Amino acid sequence: MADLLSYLNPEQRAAVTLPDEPALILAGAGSGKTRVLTTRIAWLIQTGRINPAQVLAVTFTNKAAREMIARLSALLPLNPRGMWIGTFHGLCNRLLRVHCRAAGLPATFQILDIADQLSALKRLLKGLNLDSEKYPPKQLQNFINHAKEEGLRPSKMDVDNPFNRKFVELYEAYEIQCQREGAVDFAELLLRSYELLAREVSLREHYQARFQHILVDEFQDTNRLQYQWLKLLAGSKGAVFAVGDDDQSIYGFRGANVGNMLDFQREFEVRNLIKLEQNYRSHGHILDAANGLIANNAQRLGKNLYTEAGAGEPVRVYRAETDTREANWLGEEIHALIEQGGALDQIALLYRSNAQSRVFEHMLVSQGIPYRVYGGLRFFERQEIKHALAYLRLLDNLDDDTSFLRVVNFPTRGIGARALEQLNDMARLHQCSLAAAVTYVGGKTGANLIAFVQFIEQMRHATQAMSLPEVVEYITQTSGLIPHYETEREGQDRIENLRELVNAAVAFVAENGDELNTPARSIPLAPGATPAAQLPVNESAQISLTAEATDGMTPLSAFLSHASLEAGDNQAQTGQNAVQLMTVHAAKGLEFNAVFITGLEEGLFPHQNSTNDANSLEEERRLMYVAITRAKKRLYLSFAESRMLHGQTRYNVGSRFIDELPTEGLKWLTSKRDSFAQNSMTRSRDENSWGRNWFAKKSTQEVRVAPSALEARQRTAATGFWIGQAVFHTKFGEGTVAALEGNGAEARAQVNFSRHGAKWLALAVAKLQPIDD
DNA sequence: CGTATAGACTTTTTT
DNA sequence: AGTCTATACG
Repeated sequence: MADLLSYLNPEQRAAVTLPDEPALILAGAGSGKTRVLTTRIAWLIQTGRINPAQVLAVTFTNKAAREMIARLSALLPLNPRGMWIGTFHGLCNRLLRVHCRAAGLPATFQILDIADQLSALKRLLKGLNLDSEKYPPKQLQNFINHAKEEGLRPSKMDVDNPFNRKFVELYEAYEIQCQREGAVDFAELLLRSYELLAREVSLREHYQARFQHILVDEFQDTNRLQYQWLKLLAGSKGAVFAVGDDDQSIYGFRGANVGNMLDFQREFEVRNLIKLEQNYRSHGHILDAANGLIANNAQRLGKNLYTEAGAGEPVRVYRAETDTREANWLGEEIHALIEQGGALDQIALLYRSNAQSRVFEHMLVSQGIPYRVYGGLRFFERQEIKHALAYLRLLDNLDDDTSFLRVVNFPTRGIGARALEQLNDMARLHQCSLAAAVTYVGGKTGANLIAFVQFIEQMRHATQAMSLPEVVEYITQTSGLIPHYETEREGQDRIENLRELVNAAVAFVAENGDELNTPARSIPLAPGATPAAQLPVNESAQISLTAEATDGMTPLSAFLSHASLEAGDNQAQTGQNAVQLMTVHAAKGLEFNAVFITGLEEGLFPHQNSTNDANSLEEERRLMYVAITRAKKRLYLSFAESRMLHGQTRYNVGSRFIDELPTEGLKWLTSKRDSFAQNSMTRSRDENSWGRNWFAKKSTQEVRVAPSALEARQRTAATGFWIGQAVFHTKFGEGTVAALEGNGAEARAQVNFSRHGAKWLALAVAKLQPIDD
């Protein structure tokens, strides 16, 4: 036990060894938050206060959950799978799977991600013949998700104005549709399990008794419903150990409610409040900047970071005339850092919005600096993956209309819009799923539809005895997806991804194999046989003390849940030997030796939309605080006085956030000019179209300019190719390199082929031959 | 049914 | 500017 605590500072130790009562730990950036959380769990177990099965720990991301499990395994010789450690959604899914009947859900319920939800809503509107101009699906989606996050069902909602009433009606219709299809969206996972616990007294008491200790990570990011869920699960005696940092609350825009921290203190009568203020990450000047900035926020619980690492280097500030110059300066600075022996993956370029990455990418390519951009499409969000998953879902649950529609005609089977319209009518008429309605459609169309359902049935039978990876492999082939992509020009990448999906299944089975039943599926349900809505809701739930993450699920169901709940890693990892590019939001929780915070301009950061409202401005400031505290040794701030944005050159002044930093620790690399405080009103030029065009042309031309000898060498070192180079490909013939990205095994080049157009090629795979001329 | 073109949109995003 | 989406056309 002494070992466990010996690496902790007094505050951390105090937090870890708190009595069995509600506690709030205000953990500043870099103060050892995860260490405290994991050590607390280990300490509770090691001192015999609880056994592992009584632990419930909640995080927001799968990555955080994985990290917690990994660190716990290092501290304790036990299997952490028996513990309930996971994301809110993951744990709710687990709860609902175990108690699906009590929750009124079919065992094979499918999880809708935001894209699935949106298409379900579009389908709903279409079916009701409603104008999607008048009722924008996105708006409806927000409305529904908001309502659910407030714990509101349609019956409990205000219908004072006609517009609202329509939305409530649609919300209700959507619920009925989801229930019929056995579909559950993200917010529903939470609300459903909340209602389950609220309604089923014995179930609730069981879990309350079991989870004597509930630990919550990133508490400042919880929304109303998550807070209520915790409160319900904790009951009157539960010791909730909440760790968070109000200064790092940057997800208010998607429902996170910092107010939960105050509510928690009040409603749980928190007597144990501990602040972790010693920072183990950054040097002094960086922390001074962070502290000085965040002191400008009025709504804070109050906290001041300190370090014993010394003042370190000053914070460097750079003013550029244009965004291109800002980027070029970055390039020079990065080269200097590399020469000083800095690792590439320890350099981060941060920006407020994704659109800003373009200029940097352009520069990094032309300078031959390897880089990696985070954000964008993730693995399980790719269309080919979603198609494959849709087939898999149909094996599990033919009533899943979202999946049915997604693949009924992909690859094409002569089932067009008209056929689906008829099918839709029949389904509505008979109150059943699309798959169950195929027999009601007559003629050739009906025959096609029946053939599709039979095709799925056939695949279901064929895969009966297969292992999960075999099923996935079988489906990608037999469904026609891979053959289809083989004929498509750009299909090679997609086929690669489908193969990767098989690998993902292999990995999934390897990780969860012990808890999974084999074969991949149990007895299938006939289409439309048991409408979930008619299942008895009050059936007393079976309680399992050893419920695992995949308990009660077939490997296929578990894998599908996994795919929905974990879209694939998108956060930066070290060891990639490339400069890391990401938004400030994406950088939360990470740290780098050198950090560049770019685009620090009024209107960009803080963002235009946030400058008029005090609360949003404070959130922007917290965002800046998060950005600053990512840096360990060196921090750069930069801004550009003119910037291409949305096809227009915009002129900006430096961000007010620069003015809010203590001047002692700042080192201006340029003259200080045009700051927000000095003359925010005087600068407001407009650009005529002439200037714009000239500017735009110039910057596009730059890409194609032949590289200088020095630059060419750097590029060759990174990828072996340079932009503008003539190349030969055995299949596509002659072409010119138009762009390069990544490095090593991941390096890709965009080549304009004279006969086959532009293509992205992986350099490790495609055998490109340089042509000397 | 697939392709072409016009039109909308552009802060941040996990589950 | 650039990208994705809806719709019209062959």
